[in-house]
Amino acid sequence: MDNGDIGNNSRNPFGIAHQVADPFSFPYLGPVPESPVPTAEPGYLQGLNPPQRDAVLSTEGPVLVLAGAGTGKTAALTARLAHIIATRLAWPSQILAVTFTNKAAREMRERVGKLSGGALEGMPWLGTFHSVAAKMLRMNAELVGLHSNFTILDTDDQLRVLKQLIQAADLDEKRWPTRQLASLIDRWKNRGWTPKQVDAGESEAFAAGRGAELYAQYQERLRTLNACDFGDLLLHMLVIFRTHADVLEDYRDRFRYLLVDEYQDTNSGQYEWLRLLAEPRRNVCCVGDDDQSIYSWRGAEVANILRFEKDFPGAKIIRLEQNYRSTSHILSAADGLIAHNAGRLGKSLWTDAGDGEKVRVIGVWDGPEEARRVGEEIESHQIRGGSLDDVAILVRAQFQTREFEERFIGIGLNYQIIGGFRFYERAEIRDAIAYLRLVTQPADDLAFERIVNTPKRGLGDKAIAAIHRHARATQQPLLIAAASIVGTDELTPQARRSLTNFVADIARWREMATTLSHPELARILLDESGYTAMLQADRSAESAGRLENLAELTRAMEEYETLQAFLEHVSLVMDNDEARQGDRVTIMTIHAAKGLEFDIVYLAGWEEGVFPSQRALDEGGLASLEEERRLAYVAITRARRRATIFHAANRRIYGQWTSSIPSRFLAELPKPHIEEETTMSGGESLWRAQWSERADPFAHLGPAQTMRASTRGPGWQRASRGNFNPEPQRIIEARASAVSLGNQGRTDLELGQRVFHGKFGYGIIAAIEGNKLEIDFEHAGRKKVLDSFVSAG
DNA sequence: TACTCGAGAATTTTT
DNA sequence: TTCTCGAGTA
Repeated sequence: MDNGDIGNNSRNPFGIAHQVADPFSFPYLGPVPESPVPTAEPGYLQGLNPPQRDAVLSTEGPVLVLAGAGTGKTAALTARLAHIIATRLAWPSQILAVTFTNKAAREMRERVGKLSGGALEGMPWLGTFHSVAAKMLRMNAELVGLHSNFTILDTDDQLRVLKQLIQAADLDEKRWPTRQLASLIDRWKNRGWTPKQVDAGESEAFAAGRGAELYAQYQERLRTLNACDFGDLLLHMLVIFRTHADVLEDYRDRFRYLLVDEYQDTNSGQYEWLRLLAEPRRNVCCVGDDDQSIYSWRGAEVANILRFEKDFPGAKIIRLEQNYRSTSHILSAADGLIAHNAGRLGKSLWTDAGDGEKVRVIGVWDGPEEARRVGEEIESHQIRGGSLDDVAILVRAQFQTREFEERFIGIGLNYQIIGGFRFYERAEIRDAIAYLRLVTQPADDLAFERIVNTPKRGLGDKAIAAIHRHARATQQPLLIAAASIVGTDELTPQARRSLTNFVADIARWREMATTLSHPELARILLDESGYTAMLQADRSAESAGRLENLAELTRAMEEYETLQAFLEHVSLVMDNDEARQGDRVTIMTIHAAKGLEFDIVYLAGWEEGVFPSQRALDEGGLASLEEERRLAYVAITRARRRATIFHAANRRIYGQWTSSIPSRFLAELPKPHIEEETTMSGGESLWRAQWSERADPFAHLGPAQTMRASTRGPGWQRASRGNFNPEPQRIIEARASAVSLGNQGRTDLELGQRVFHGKFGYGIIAAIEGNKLEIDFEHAGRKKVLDSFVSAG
């Protein structure tokens, strides 16, 4: 690095002269306290390229590192932390480093530890946004009316509370679904809004303007439950920072350096949180890639990264553009695609890894054929001695995994599907935890409700309602109310007996909790409550797995000092990284694949309506289309050596057959870097010419109209109906004009007719089904083709 | 109280 | 297609 870089940074709070003279800032120029050899380069710098080094050494002042896919971001980041620690710029405890996932946090912790020679005491403030905020909040809970032992609710608990509120407000649950309110509140929290800050216009979005009111009730309810949802962890801290200058001052004082990973994924609340903490030193380093922002629907604001320079004047921008992952064709294809997005910070990846293979684009007849083709290719990879661990299939939406799953079971190919339920979201785990929560915190009403009749104890709606009534009347938690209601005649004798036993059980377990270790307690709880017996009695396919999960849970508990610590771990940290056992293909969504890489990647279902998803197009217009394109970019850049993209002419969505046209993204891939193949037509594909002529069928409408057109109905359904729907809607027009895939079929063809097909040559029509033909070809045998690809021979 | 049946909905999901 | 939810019944 040359000194000019920092020297030019006039905004540096330490001043230029100080910078240059400070031996700690330039340890490689002078003696490093730890190092006996003055000229030796510290280990953490080895193997880093110049921009990476720059990112490591530019410690003072605001820095934005734009790190493209596969450019060694984590290496630079961890080296930066190691550098700050090794040169004593700050103690590990004076660095705040936040990530979005536990996995990223774990990886960073491990790598920093290694770079620092293992002697590093753990960094207490390295973690996810949520775990760091939770830690802060436990120390300051009373400032927002909570106790430091508050519980962290998950989505399930949250929905249950909201549902009760909606019912209490006497709203029609059909018209105003709980989920909608949940996502609204989530959105408000993401923006850093307390109920008071929700304006009338926003509030209008739910139950004729009662949104904000319900939000306020919800927060109140959480307070009485001594609970927080995920959003609250950040929001409460934000409120504390806003209103308690002394607390904020404390943290500002502590954190000499701030580091934020995946900055493009931060939402407004997180952004404000960071800005407050970054002052006055502004030693903040944000790392991200605007092209990989794929979580706007979760509140992430790409704008945060786009305006970094404005918000932190004098910020230094460092671009990591050398890609160490993929070969050139793959990179260029991805690069050409993302170039279609407007509003980028702009960067261009390059590699010296050689050209490699072109990205293949393969058109197939339908979903099953797609799965078959992929299966065949993977098998031949396996036969050549390749490992299945090198292969991933990436899809846009979870439902697409089924086709592959079925096929792979059929041919006996080892696979794993990532995603779906996280470990702690499984019902049995949540039940077990509810038992533990109730035993440690008798006031935990949510836990009580969850398990009072699980396993079945004959305590149904009526009994629960009575307990609720009693609890409200006496201002007591449910468990206490239950204990006293059994002394009255409000319940049926049977329910009374059952509830008496339950309350006595809880009291007994509570007693045991003082003497037993918590894993032991858990085992006894599950056993004596009849929960284990319930699963054993259940002969269904899943019950064995559930028992297994519970065993895993108690095993995991052993690693924790206290039950409290374990519960925090479960709600915040525990993830579902099923150890990759054995040789297996990975199937997952593109979202789940972010940050991962594979030698061989199959990208399935690149069709209009699937990818880009119809819903995204309908709801978000151009902005969503760009996000879908970023997703496509993320997808392609997962591949190290080979990327293969599939599109099918027909797909079954929710049991409905739909014909589809290839994704517009395919037409946006730069031709020199791709290789096209289709099982249905030869030579030049029709759609390509069409799409490049009218790249965006919505373009002539402008975003506003696109949006308006979309509010007409549930877009997903429309997409599922696809061409079966004769409604003259724009997307269908686009389809019709691109390739005549209308299901009507052509009228100029009939059975027995001789036709010509570009790839298969001459043949006789053996069957006609809508626009699909079965043809006995003279040379190629019987094939299914689309009628648009044949001409009368 | 607990089970069965039919209608309706159906992305992506870091914490 | 497949799951969930609510209503109705044993």
